[in-house]
Amino acid sequence: MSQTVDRALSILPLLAQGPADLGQVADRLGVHKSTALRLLRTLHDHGLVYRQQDQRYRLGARLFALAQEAVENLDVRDVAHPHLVTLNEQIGHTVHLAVYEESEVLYIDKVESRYPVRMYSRIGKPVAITVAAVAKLLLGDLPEHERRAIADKLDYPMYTSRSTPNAAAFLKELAAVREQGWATDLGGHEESINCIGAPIRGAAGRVVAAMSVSAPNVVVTAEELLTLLPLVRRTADAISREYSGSGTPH
Amino acid sequence: MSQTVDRALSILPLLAQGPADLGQVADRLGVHKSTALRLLRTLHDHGLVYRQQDQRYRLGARLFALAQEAVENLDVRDVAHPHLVTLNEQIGHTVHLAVYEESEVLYIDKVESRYPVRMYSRIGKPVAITVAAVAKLLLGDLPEHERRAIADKLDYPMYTSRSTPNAAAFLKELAAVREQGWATDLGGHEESINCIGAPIRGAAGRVVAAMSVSAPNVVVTAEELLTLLPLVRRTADAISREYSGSGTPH
DNA sequence: AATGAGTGTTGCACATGATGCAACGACGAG
DNA sequence: CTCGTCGTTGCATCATGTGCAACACTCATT
Repeated sequence: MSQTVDRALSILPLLAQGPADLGQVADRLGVHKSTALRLLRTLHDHGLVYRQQDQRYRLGARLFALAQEAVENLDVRDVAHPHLVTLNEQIGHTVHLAVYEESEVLYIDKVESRYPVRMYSRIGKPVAITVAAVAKLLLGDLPEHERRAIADKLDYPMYTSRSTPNAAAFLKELAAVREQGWATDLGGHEESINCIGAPIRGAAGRVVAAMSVSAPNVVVTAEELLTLLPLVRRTADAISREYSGSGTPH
Repeated sequence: MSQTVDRALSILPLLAQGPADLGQVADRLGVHKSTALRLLRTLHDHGLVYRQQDQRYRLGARLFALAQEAVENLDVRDVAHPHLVTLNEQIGHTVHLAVYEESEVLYIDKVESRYPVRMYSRIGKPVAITVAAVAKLLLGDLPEHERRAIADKLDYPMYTSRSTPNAAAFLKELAAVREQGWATDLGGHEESINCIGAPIRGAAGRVVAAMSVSAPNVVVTAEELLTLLPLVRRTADAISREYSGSGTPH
């Protein structure tokens, strides 16, 4: 693995948190200023990093363009989006679409709730992997040894009293989810928010994405939310059919 | 400039055109396969590149996550402030920066006039939405139906004889502003104060903020103020470029 | 003016770390 | 079974990235 490139790439997440000047970058990389300068210059030449008027660096437009390309390659999103909108029109709550990649679960699409009380989430943000319904669906479909390896490596933060406490409980939950073909998160991340989710499968039957519907307690109770499960599953199945029907990507 | 990083980063736009295997990457970089392999591995470790089942590489979702995080942490104020100060140093009058949020237009930054006679305003204070130049710019960019909905809900207080009298006049004014790309408020709020404003646009071309220059009649006439318009527009454009991250090196 | 602390920048000698080579392993096709 | 293709690994060589020290610049303080 290339040290120079490794250092250069470490700058990107650092700048994503906000602009930083040369000294800060050098410090956080643990390298000399001149080294950081050369790395930043190279990133700059490629447009991934931009230098604002006060000389601080931030992420550049090129990165956004690339990100755009990257997400277009995730073509599940194209197929799913209209279905998600339709579902949102029917039930009103927030609808999410997520994928698993490289030990992370990311939201890649979202349709906002029509209700004034909304849950906080962000497209592109890694999901709370140990509790989210979509995470359980995506991880649950992995081969047994991978599931175990991932479960062992994870932390299990107790967001609430109902969060998944440890690897054993998580694996058990994954098995249950895999078996039943849907998942929930009842107050496991935020005490007052419930979630139900269903898997989206590709042509080979593998889970390629997962969708979920989230709503706060104050809008609907968990029981009421669960009555929507058949509708959510039908939507997920419709997306699966369309996605696997269209055949090969690109 | 760092050769290794340079090569690694050149892989990204290459993959943006579509997935490629190791050999193709090595060829197009003009390096040995083993070199390309190490670069790809490093990119992979950072999640910028993803390896699909057929072993070919494509752009990774992490790129998307990074870009998303960056826009969330991007503050227009940070970017704009130095430009506003520069403009103020050139022309001396009060400079404002405003955004639209939740049916209100708010001043979020201000550089005070150097002249003793100053206009009253306060950062964080809602703007007189029916007459202020910045309000016209921000509302003018909204979709047609939203503009109409807002215009209908507003009150049209007659601060002066030149205030916008009703919804119809307001919508007409918004259309004109949208068309010409700048706005004025000539004595519409306070009889003796004039204002010129220009929009600041984000990467997607949408108006994300607006800036204005204000001066009382006793200091400059409306005609004199209008001669400053090109300078104001240039400043706004410079901020737009920087905010969307597509600006100049050094 | 003079001073000093805080930046970003440049040139350079050194050795670290990236490079290409060649050999290996895995896979599929003929 | 053999050839061809592709990804992977270990290694010797030296090109490259590295830290240092000195410089240039701005800003605030005296």
